[in-house]
This record gives sequence, C-alpha cells and structure tokens, in this order.
Amino acid sequence: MVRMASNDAREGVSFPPMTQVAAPKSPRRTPADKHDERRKALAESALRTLGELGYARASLREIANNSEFSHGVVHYYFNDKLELIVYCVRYYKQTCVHRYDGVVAEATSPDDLVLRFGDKLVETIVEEAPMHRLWYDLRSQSMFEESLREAVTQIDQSLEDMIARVVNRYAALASTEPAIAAPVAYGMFDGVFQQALLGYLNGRDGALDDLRNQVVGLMPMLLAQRSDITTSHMAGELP
Amino acid sequence: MVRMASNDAREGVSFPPMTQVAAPKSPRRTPADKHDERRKALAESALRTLGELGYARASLREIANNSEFSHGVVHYYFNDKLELIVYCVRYYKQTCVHRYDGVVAEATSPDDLVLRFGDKLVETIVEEAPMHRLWYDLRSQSMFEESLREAVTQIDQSLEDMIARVVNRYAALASTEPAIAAPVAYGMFDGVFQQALLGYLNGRDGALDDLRNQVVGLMPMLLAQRSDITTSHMAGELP
DNA sequence: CGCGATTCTTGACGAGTGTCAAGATTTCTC
DNA sequence: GAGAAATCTTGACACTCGTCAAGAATCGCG
Repeated sequence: MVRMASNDAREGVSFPPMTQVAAPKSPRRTPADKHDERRKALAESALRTLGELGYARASLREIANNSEFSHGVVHYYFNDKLELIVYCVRYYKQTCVHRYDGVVAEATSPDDLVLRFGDKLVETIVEEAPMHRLWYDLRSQSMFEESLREAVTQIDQSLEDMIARVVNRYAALASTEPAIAAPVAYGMFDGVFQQALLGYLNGRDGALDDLRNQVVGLMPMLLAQRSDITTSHMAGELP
Repeated sequence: MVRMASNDAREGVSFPPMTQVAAPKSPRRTPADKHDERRKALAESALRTLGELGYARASLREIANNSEFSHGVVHYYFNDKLELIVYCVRYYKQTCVHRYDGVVAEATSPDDLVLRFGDKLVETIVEEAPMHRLWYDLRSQSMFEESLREAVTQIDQSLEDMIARVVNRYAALASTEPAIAAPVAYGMFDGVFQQALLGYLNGRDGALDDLRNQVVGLMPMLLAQRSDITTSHMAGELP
C-alpha cells in the first residue's frame, strides 16, 4: 500500500524535542517515523533555498536541486507546496524560539542582560539573515494568503513570548516590573530588528552597531520607573 | 517614430505635485506628458491589483484586466514588470508620506497630538490596509531582490522623516526634546503598526483599539524627562 | 535469496508567466 | 480629410511552475 503523503502534516504537528522518541521495544529505529526524518531533512534543504530566494521564487525544483533528492519526492512527503512551506516554517520556529534562553539564564545584572541581548540580536542577524528575511517574507505573504495565517500567528505569538521572557527577566533583575505589555515590547523590538536587518542586507555600515546601541537605549524604557529617587544605578544587587 | 518605452523611468522620477505643470505657451495639454498621465493611471490600476494579490501573484495580465487597458500596453509605458512596480511604489509613497501633516499642524497640546496620531494610524489601517500590506510585501521582497532596494530605502527614509516630524512636534508641544533618535522611533512605531495590521487582517477584535492605546502609552516614553539634562536630539527637520 | 512494500526518479501535462512584434485603431497635424 | 505619428490590441514565443503517474531502485523481512 502506498502511504498517503503526510497524513497528519496539515495541523498540529508536534516535533519531538530534537531527540527522537524512544519506543519501548525498538531501541534503534522506529520503522514508520523514518518518514519524519526525511521530512525534516527535506525541510532543512527547503529552508536553505527559501532563505536564499524567498517564498515566491523558490520553486520545488530548485528546492530539490539544492537537496539530495529529486523534485518529485516532495509530493511523496508533502501534499503540496504550501504544506511543505508551513512545515518548514514551523520547523524553523522550533529552533529559534529559544535563542535568548541562554541570555535569560546567564545574565547577572540588568545591564549585563541588555548587553548579552544586544549581542545576541546582532549575532543572529549576521549568522541567520536568510532565515530572518524568509520569516518577514512569509509574514507578509500571510497578509495575502489566508492559508498561511494560522502558522504565522502561532509563530508570532511564540516570538512575543520569547521577548516577554527577556523583558520579564530584565525587570526581575532590576527589582521592578515591566512598564509595557508584551505585545508592545515585541512590536518595538521586531520593528528595530527589521530595520537593522534591512540595513545589514543593504550593506549599510553601522547597522549592527546601531542595533546594539538602540537596545541599550530602549530596554530601560520598558521598566516601570521606581518611585524611589534611585534612578541612576540599580545594577548589581542580585547575586 | 515609436517612442521608447519610459525613457526616464528607471531612476529619479519626480512626480509633479498632483497638478500638472503649466507649460508657458501651451495652457491646455502638454503633448508629450500625456504619457505620464497614462503611466499614473496604469500605476493606480496596478496598485489596486497589487494591494489585492501582492507582489508575487499580481501578474501583468491581471493588472491589465483590472484596468481599462489590455495586457500588452504595459510594455508600451514600462520597460518591464519591475519598472512598473518601482514606479507604483514611488507613486504610492508620494501620496502617503504626508498623511500626518495635518496631525502635526493642528495639534494643540501633547495629549491632543497623541490622540490625533493614534486615530490617524487606526484610520489608515481601516481605509488602506491593502496598500500597507503591499508596502510590507515589497520591503520584504527587497531583502531578496536587489533591484528593489534603492526605492525601498528611499521610501523607508521618508517614512522615518514623517515619524520624526510627528515626534518633534510632540516634543515641542511638551516643551522638551525627543529622548530617542528618529530611526528608533520609526522602527518602534513601524513594528507596532505592523502587528496591528496583522491583527486587523486576521480579524482579531480589539487590534485597532490596542494600537490606539499602545500609541498613548508609547509616546510619552519618547520624551526626555524634564529634570534630565538634555542628552540627545533627533535628526530631522521641522516643517 | 526472493518477494513485497517502500522510496525515489523520470518524464510528461496543462496552466500561467513576462516579453515582444506585427498589425489595428485612435489621435493629431497640416 | 489625408497622412503620419501615437497609442492600443492581439496573438504568439519561450519558459517556468505545481502536480502527478508510471516505472525503477532500494529496503526489510521471511
């Protein structure tokens, strides 16, 4: 019997957390989820091509050419192009949504967190610019193509949560509370990040330094002003 | 002689300010710039289709179908599709870059300006959502297609200037100075605006009210605290 | 090994694309 | 109104796209 392509891929895919699920009696390879491995491999190839060409210009043939497979195999693992795209986006989200967890975990003071956060933002622009422009491309496409909206909304939400964790930790380190809601903080950072990415792709010198400085200037604004007079140095009181 | 299609359209088009230039000796119609009228008419049709379908899916045939012309006429007025797109984007920019000039001119107090600004932002989402999503689409495409970058950068700059005028006026009404530079302010507002647009297109209730409230909460943060020593000043000119 | 199920390749089809050229139509000028 | 210049229509071209089906290759298990 020919397996129906991607019987469960359209909605509610839950990627196992990087390590494959250990089936009780088959310690080596589960026979049926080699399918999923291939899907992931295909998704990674596709993401490379998508990041290079964008959503509209990345054809299935080009995606397959940049992979180890031929162009027909896509329809063996995915029903159509859109399902592949959505799968890719969800797969990508999984890998990037915890990018700042280290920053949150390791920061020792508010200023330290700000610096680490800024560095990480700059680093991800340098190292993953194609992925980021793909994300902005897809989010824009979702404004036209309704079938993309659900996935995009979910990812946007988890990015907002990601930013919220950073801001909350920042406020905790400063012994105060965030002054603005998570959606606003996310919108703000997303906006300046997008500008920095545009500047970086345009080859504008200083785009990355500007981003770093902007984060330094912006973060303190997100905190509720302490009613105390001590506004200058509230750093270095937590271990 | 057949006129070469759009001999001067690639760069540096300067749209006459809505009213056609009155040639000294020919008070009625200049014979040669009927060409430009047609180009504008075509651009308006194209913008309608582009706002509906987006950059990638709007074909020249579809653009022509939604206009009074046939599909071949495009290459009579434009060299290729990209030139049409760039022309459209520049044309659109001209009409939207002064959207908040009235807000700047009529505001009587800082709070009044904030309210007017927020209302105007909401209004333009409701009335021109297709144009805005097209702009975000094109800006994302410019991250992949280098031939779009120059036009996009120019438009982004004039949007930044537009925001700078609002913020500067706001600060002046509050008898203080902006606390953040123009690129940051633009990035911030662009980010929250984009989120609001996404929410609006997704049919999320409250997306527009949220935007209004976010503006009210955000604007005061852009001002230097009165007691502070003036530290930074924004680039950008007051009207 | 051998056979059946799975996986992959190849080639084709129809639809849609940007582009262009040749001719029809309109507009303008004398 | 005739002729020339301009504008516009039509139809075709070469190409790419997503999709799919038929068969080849591979794998797994007896």
